[in-house]
Parts: sequence; structure tokens; C-alpha cells
Amino acid sequence: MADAITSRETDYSQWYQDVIRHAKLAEHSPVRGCMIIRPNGYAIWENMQAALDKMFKDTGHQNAYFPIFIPQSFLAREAAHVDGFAKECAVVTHSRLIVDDEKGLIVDPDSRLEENLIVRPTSETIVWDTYSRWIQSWRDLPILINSWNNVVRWEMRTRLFLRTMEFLWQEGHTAHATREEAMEETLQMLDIYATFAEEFMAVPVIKGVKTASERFAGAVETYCIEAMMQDGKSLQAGTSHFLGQNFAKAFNCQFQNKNNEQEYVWATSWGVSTRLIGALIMVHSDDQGLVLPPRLAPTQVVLVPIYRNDEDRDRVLTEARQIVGDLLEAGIRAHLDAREAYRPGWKFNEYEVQGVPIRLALGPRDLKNGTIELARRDTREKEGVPRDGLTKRIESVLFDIQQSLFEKACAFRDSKTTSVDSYDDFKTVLEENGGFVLAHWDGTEETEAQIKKETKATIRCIPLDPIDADDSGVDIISGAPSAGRVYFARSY
RNA sequence: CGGGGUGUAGCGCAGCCCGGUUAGCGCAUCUGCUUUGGGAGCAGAGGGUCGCAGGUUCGAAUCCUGCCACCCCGACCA
Repeated sequence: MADAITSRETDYSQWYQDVIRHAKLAEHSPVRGCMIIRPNGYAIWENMQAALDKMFKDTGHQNAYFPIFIPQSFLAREAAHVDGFAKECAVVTHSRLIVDDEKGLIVDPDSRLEENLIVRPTSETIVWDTYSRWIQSWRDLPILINSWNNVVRWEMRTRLFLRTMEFLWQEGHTAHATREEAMEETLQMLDIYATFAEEFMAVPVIKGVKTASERFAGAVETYCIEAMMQDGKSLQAGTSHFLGQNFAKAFNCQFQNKNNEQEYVWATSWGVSTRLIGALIMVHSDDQGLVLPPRLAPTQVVLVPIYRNDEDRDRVLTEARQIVGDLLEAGIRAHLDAREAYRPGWKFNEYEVQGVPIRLALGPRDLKNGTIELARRDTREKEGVPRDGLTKRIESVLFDIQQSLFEKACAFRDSKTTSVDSYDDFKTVLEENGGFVLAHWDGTEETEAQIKKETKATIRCIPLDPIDADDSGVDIISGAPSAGRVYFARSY
């Protein structure tokens, strides 16, 4: 490779972009802030979708599709929602172009729409307009719907996968008869996200609730999972919102309960996006390129054949096809790279950069010895293993890689988590180690804002799981009583 | 949107300050031969609106003006 991957130490941000480019995950589009997701990147997304979709279905959700265009008037219905999204909406005002003799192709002034259309930044408004027509009785509830789609938020500053103007995601929208049931749903989906992050992505996450200032526009409570990146910054990896009756009221969505009374419907919404791919990259990858956890890797095992002459070639390829066939049979995503145009060494590097968990190399020497070379991407170790029982061995190594990536990420996260009891320590830790800083907070927006202004760290969440046996303490700034420590961090 | 940086072949860059023939280099690409257990060697070949638009000049990649894009740092966010 002419251009190497910048090391994480040299320039983390550049490293991130280099990994994406070298692994052929995505590239910038001609339109600022948008992204072309290449096959390697999209395949990861498809694996994420498959796993999540199954989890959604297993908990009774169905997929549906709502349109990309939302009448401008809809957005205005819920006050907090407008505040949150108004300043980042793409607005469609005209419906056609015409060729002008002087100016060329121009917007046809005669095609002005009667009402502007908003390209959805999220679908709450169109969904709740719809639900208001679907729901009359308690018998119509709950409604448990998820939607896989794309949304647009006109961002000032973008980064591939982490923040783009258009992104792919899923948004769940549920309607319930009671507050309790909606809250239960909110937390259930948060758990699903946490499970997905830890078991599929091998990314440990903190489950928590957002403070008012970080809350979703229109939510009563926003729950989140937060993950620690290798540069010590936190990333919000998923959110689940308890919307209360805010949208039901805005869209007049009521149902008749068992007592023959009209009542507003209780709501939730929850989502994860292609941002997860950014998290995946930033948690596991190294200076050699992408590192993928086996459960999400589009290719789990690649076999590179090695030979000198036609005779060796035939023998090696015959054996290689047998091996890959066995692996596929066992449900392992295996690939035989028999391309003649590239040499083995070149392929080794290619798959390393692309993060394939296991690479096998098979040559004449192995045929003679009944062995095969197995190299694992995460540790970059390679060893000769017996041909006999290879499939079982690979299953076990894949399992081990998945496990070991998670443990490594946990250990890193722990090394980047520090409890402090004074503002001085807070600032020192943030500067010297970064990561999560656990500190007592008095629950006021004033101290939160002051810390953000002075240190750029925000409250990532108030953890759901208790941190200390003894939760009492005092705010590091005001000295006022605190109910427990919260997670502070600089974040993406 | 403010501050800083960059834009020259697919990628990475030199040339620009100090204007002057056919705009170079590495990698990649194509052809041929030899090769193949960690990014092969040799020989030959192709590929350029020098980000865009104006201007200055006999002459602009180079100087001037405006614009655009990307990256980094801030303000806003999944």
C-alpha cells in the first residue's frame, strides 16, 4: 500500500478515516455530509439489521413503512419536538425543474407546493397522525411497530458513520394503554440494544437515563446506551424514549378505556443507526485496520491458497474447496479467495485491513503435513493447526475471538472509568486519561452547564445500575447533596 | 457559521514563495515474460478541465478576486 493507515496515536481522527477508506466501508458523496456506503460497510449493516430485526420480532414487533415526506404543519404540532428539529430540516418546496434558455436547468417557479414537505428527521409526527386514526379502543392497543428507513438531519459538521446528513436506522414506535406498559416497553428495548451491543458488537455499554438537556425533543425520558471509544470519548450508541402522552396529545390520539373513558395513548420510540458501524470501528480496530467481531463480520473465515505450479495448484484448490465447503455447511461465513491476479502476501494484507476474523492459508507444505495455517485478526497470531477437526477448531476460535474482543473492550472501558470527588480531580482526570468520569451531581442544570462550558464534558447518563453501595455524596461544584454518581465524558 | 489547514492522474505527494518549452515522482492500472508460505521483479504502455469562475500578463498550477469542497478545532446533534 502506498498510503499507510495513520496510527491512532498520531491522529485518531485521521486513523478513523483511514480505516474506513482502506477497509472500503464508505466514502464521501458529492453532496457535503452524505455518505456512500460501500458493499463492505453495507454488509455489516445488513448483519446488524438481521440480528436486531429478529430481536424485535421475537418481542412482538412488526415492521411497517412510513413515508419520507412529512407535511410541514405536522412538525409544528408538538412544541418541544419543533424546537429540537426545526433548525436541521431539509424542506421540499417545489416539484419540478425546467430548462431556461439563459440559466439552464432551474427550479420551475410555477411548481411551488401548496404546503412545504419536510424530509423526515424522524417519524414521530407522521406516525402519531396515523395512530390517531388507527386507535379508538383499548382493544386496538398495544401497537408495536418498527420501521427500517433513512432520515435526514441538516448537520453542520459530519463524520462518516458517526454523523451524516442522511443516515440509515430503525425507529420503533409503540402505543400503549398505560404508563406502566409504555415504560416497560421503553426499558425492554433499551435492554435489547444493550444485549445487541455486547453480544453481537462485543461493545460494552452503560445503560442510563439522559438529563433534561440531553433528552430527545418531545420525550418525557430518554434512555440510552453509552460506549467508550479508544480515544476516551463516549458515543451514544442507541436511545429508547418514553414519550408519555406528549405526541398523543399533539395528535389527539385517544382511546376508550375499559371504564368507558377517553384517555390519551402512552407512547415510546427507540432507534439505532448506521452510527453503530462507527462505534464498531472505534472500539475494536487497530493500526493495521479494521477488526470485526465474528458475529457481525460479513466474512468470518477466508482461505488463501498457496502454490507454485499447476500440479500444486490443483491439489491445493481441491483441498481448499473441501475445507470451505465444510465450513459453509457448518453455518460459518467462509470464503475461498482463488483469484490468480493477486499473490498470497497481498491477500493477507487485504483481509487484515478489512478485519476478517480468521485467515487460513493452505499450501503444499500443509498438504504434506495434514495441517493448515490459522491466523486470527484480533491478536494477529498465527499457528499451524491439524486439518482434522478443523471446522470444530474454527467454531471455537470464532467464539473465542468474539469473547476476547468483548473482554478487551471491557478492560479498556474500565481503565477509562474514574471516580472523582472534587472538581480539580475531575478536570485532571479528564485531561490526563479522558474516558468516563464518575462524579456526584446535584441534579441542577446550572452545574451541568458550567461543567460543559468549562471542560467540554457532558453528563452522558445517569446510570440505571448503581455504581456504589453507598450512593450518597455531594456535588463536586455546588456541594449540594447528590443522589448518586453520574457518568461524565467528552463525547461524539 | 467563526478560527486554522488542504485542494495538481484512482490514491499519496513535489512543483507555487521568485510566472517562461512537452507539469513531474511513488503506488495503483494495462501488456508481456519470470514469479507465488506476509503487499513480487524486469521491460514497455495508458492516464491530467493543476477544485471552479473571473481577472492581471506576450505567457498562469504559480500572482489577484470571488466561490466551492474536504479535514482539524469551536457553537448544534443519533
